[in-house]
Amino acid sequence: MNIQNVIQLKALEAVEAVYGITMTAVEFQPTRKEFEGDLTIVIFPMLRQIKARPEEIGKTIGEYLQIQVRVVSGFNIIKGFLNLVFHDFYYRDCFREMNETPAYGLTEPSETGAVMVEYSSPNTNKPLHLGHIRNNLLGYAVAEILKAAGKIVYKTQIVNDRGIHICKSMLAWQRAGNGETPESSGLKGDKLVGNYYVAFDKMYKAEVESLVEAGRSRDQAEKEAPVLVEAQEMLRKWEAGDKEVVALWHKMNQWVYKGFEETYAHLGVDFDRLYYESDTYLLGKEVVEDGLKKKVFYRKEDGSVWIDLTDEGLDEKIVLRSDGTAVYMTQDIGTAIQRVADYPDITGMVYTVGNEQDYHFKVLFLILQKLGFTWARQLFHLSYGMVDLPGGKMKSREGTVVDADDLMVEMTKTAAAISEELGKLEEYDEEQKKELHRIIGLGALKYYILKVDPRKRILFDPEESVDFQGNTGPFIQYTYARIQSILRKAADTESQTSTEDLQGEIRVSQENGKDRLHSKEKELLKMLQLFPETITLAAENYSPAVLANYIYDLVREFNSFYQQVSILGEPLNSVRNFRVALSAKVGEVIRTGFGLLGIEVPDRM
RNA sequence: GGUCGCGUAGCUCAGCUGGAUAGAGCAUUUGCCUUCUAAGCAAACGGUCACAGGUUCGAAUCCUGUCGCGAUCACCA
Repeated sequence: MNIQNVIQLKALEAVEAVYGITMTAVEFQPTRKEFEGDLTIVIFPMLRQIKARPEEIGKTIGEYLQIQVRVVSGFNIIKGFLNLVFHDFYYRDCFREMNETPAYGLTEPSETGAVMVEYSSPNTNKPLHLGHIRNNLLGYAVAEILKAAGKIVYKTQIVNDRGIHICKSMLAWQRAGNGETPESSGLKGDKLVGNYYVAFDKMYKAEVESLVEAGRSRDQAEKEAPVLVEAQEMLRKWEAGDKEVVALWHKMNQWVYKGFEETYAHLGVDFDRLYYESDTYLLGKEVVEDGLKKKVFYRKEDGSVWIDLTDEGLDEKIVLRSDGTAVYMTQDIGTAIQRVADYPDITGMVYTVGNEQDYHFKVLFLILQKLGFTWARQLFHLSYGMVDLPGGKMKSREGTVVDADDLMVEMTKTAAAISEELGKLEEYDEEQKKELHRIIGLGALKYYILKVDPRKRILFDPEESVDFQGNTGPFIQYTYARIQSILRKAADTESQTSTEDLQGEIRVSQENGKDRLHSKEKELLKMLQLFPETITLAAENYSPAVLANYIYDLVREFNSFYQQVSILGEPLNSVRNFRVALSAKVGEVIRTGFGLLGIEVPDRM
């Protein structure tokens, strides 16, 4: 039983005994640093039931607890707050427990129910950009955090490999590509295909202009431009299974996938299973037909199929076009159902998609519920804010898109520059340095994005490089490297250290007072204690930011400790070993926590 | 216009399931490297928590309204 429960029980007992009033719960909060104490009971809420001065109630409970609960050594009362002071042995016990727990902070996976987390989900006509980076980092981190909180997790994405946008790239390549391939051009496949998507736009605009000059209205011209008409024709051929079109589609998509794989590998994200829109949209259409029979949907005179959600405060929404082709919604319905068919243990799904699609997902979830799927009640749209540039949104036409690959390279370069300037690591060879700069550069970028509440938009200024000082990834990585340095030195000079010492056992007698925990040690232990519940909280809120901010607080606490007390210079063996063990634990929590965020830590920097 | 989200220090953000004097980082200023890595530590400066009401012993936090910013309301994805 944890200490808070014990104290609650005893506090209720005290109230019952003294005031004859039965209460069911006591309100706790951690004691604020400026006051003495380790745990605080808030007296105010009791005033409703107990007619007495808060100070008096506090004194009554405090005295009772001091006698009845072994770990409570004393208390003080300030206004309506009862601050309980714990004996040091409580923290020593906690620390021993932490060290005895195999993977501290992580929960064993439970047997019941799995969660599928979807993220990334790119279109296959454009390379990944900064927006995708946020999406990928968020999705990956949330998946890892859910795992750490004891869920079985499947990571997935839906590849939007079908539709007019892909046909546009294909057509432009046919017209102007001269058989260019990633191999012949030396370009990454996704970049190559993206170029032709841009090329299409140019062709289209030129054709529209010449039509307008020839006397057509702009509206007409925009509909009649031959290149567009041809692309639409291509889409029809694709749907009809035209061999040539399908072969080209396949070839160009493969180029893109290879490019994406490189980017994902560099970013450090992965997937258990991929879904392709081209595989699931037909199932979606079948389900819509089914839903028609069940009267969940209805057909309009022109043949299009709709759902009426006005009762839910929403609009009517189309689920199938009048020509019978699938829309975005159709495909998403099919994909969801396919996934549960493939993984029957799924009880919930998380969709990592930008907040401009809030409405879409509201509707999607409602439709799935109306179709009668029980799992539809456990769907969550992990909705995140856009990444904006100082000039507003990223626009490919204005060339303001921040490319994912370029950005990662940029960050690594910045890390290298700073590292060289600081002039450490002379003993590292080029290969090791490169690896280190990658870890730091990516760490800076990932932390910068993940520390912000997902719902909030992020302003990203490419001119101002991401910071490497203060509340940043490198700051935390640096602290980790420092700890590793201490551990290396401790291991070198280790002579008579026993495992018991490393567990935090203290041999010095209680009387001489030398084993009193230093206040910095105590603060660190309190922070370490919070790790498991922080993971739970992050999982419940689908928020990597909660975890990121915790790690930052822990690291600040450690740096303060590091600055104020000597670790290796400590003459007393037991104290020295305890501090080494404490440092090791902090390092472990940093590594574990950052691991969940997809951020690596270096042994030195 | 309807719906949803956001608004906290000059800037970037924590804090939001109500609790003590609203916290960090950056920027500015000032100390600390003959001692475990100064990508660090310590400190100063900086606030009408958008605004107005309400609920409460107590509101940045909950409710209502107003203003500002953004998204969305397509037979696009």
